[in-house]
Amino acid sequence: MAPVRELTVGQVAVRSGVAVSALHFYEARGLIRSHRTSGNQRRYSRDVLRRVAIIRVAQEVGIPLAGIARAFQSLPEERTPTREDWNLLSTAWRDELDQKISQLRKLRDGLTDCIGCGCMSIDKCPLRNKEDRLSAQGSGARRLLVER
Amino acid sequence: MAPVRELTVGQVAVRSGVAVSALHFYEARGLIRSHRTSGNQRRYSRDVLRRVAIIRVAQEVGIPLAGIARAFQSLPEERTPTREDWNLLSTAWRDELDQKISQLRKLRDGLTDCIGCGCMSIDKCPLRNKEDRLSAQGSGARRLLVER
DNA sequence: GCTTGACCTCAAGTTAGGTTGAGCTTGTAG
DNA sequence: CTACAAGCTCAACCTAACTTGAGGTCAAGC
Repeated sequence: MAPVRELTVGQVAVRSGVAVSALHFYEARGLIRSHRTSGNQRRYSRDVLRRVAIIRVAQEVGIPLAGIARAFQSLPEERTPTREDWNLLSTAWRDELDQKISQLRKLRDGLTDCIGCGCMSIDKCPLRNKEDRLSAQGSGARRLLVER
Repeated sequence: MAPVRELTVGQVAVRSGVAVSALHFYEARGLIRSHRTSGNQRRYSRDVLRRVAIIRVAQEVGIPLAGIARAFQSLPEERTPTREDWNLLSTAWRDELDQKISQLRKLRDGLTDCIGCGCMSIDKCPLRNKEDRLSAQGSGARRLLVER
């Protein structure tokens, strides 16, 4: 009773809600893997669905593909990830996610609350401080005053 | 004692931590405003710092510039925004931010918890369901099965 | 009064994350 | 056995969000 059939790229597209071209793209970026049939067509094991689901959610909250790929490197290459494997990935992201959650909360609440600072004194503003923390942690190529 | 001096683009760049070119860019996108000196140089009022701070934070959590611009349209054009003005903006975003916060929490916690679903039954997986909600709400140009 | 650094505009280039299209192959249903 | 939907590759195109560069102006110090 063929229990775990492999999926074609089209099936994965339908079930995951992303375009075939995007799946090709994710594969090129090393986010998902497939093997090929004798006729050179991709076949996916079912855990690809979970991977794709995680990719979409992570992207939605602002994690770039490169970051997702990095996180996925903690997953095993040649067997279906276990509970423990996903667990590891989760904890690898925990700090980053906690950070983002608190940013969001501050944006949601602080946007109102922060007004207390008058925002003429931007240096003491919680929003501003949050910003500092961000740039300090160096998420983007922030070049404030490079000498030239 | 010249209380509220206007800022040059360079000063805004240093104080806000974004490049001059980015400030030009935000201005072109209608996110910030300046007036010009007789010599055609930009001058900013201090509330631009708050705007830029909010732009950066909002971007960091995945809100595109166009969305920020839309939100900013609730702010008054020709006077410094008051507590009430910022308040409005905040509530305009509240739902979206609440959504994102819960997504993040599910990614952080669910990534571990969700394992219970075995994820072979992807349809019942909380992650997957979250995804469905997203695509249903139509955040991106998701075209699953357009007829062609 | 001239030099130097901060500004200005406008066009072109860059990275991320995909989509679209052409041209060719596979596999399945009648 | 043949049609035709689904796949494949590769190159080109697209939007967002900026940066870089060329070529020219403005203003503050010596």
